Amino acid sequence: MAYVSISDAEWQVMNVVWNAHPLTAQEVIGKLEGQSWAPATIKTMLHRLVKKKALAYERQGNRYVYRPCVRRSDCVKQASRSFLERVYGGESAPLLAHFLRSSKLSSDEIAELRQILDQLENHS
Amino acid sequence: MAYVSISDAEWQVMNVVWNAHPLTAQEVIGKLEGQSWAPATIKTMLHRLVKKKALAYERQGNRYVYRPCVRRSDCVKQASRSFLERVYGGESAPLLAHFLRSSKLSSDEIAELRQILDQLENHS
DNA sequence: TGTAACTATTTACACGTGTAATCGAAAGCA
DNA sequence: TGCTTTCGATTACACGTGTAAATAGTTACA
Repeated sequence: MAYVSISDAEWQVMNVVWNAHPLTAQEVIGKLEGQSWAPATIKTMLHRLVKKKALAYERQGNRYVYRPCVRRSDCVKQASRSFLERVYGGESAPLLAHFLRSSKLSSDEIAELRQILDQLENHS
Repeated sequence: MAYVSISDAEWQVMNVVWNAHPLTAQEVIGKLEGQSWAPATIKTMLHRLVKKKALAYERQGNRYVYRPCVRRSDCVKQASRSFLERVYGGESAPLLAHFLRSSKLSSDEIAELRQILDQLENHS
């Protein structure tokens, strides 16, 4: 419901926060080693995400701890829908075919997907 | 190979051109009725796409006819990869599960997807 | 209590994007 | 040949984004 539009780089930050919250700016910066971002850059993104109401913070001593304020699943859902629309013209079958073919799936994963297909068929 | 980064709105235009080329600006504008874009807006996007080398044009009398200059499949592949990375952290199985569950697929489509799974398992 | 250290807030800036209007040139009609 | 219509080209402009430095505020140590 409460959807906010998250930019490319902001997803990186959100993913970190979703994975383990609450955490401080320092911790976020720590987990994003390797992204070659200046710490200031990450702070900026935290701020913007707060302004967008994607994150909330709480004072803890002299620092803030951040926690997500929108559910990952909602953002994923929204992003997926708009991606499907934009790139595949809303047709999910080709999208699925593409990702099935282009991913190397373990046989466990394949089994699981097949199960989902079974459910879909039986259900409707 | 030759990848160009195509923006959200530009995808709309590219989709039209990929679907039926070559065509003139007027024709593109015609096919994009309903998007509530001013014709000037569409012209702008055609221009930018030419500058990006996503489209090429050719004079034909006093007007241009446009044609794609990058393959749709390449752009789809690239966009899909980066979406997978950004939103699903590179994990295709959850992505597939999501789209399977959230799409209403016909039983034909389901059958087809199951076939793809079979092929994958019989492992090439 | 003054100062160092660290954190958050403010400011910066160029580029892409969505969204067009306007200008200039060419072509067709009168 | 001059006027109108129709294109393409140029220009506009605000907002988001990637990328970060500078500044201000607060805690902790000496």
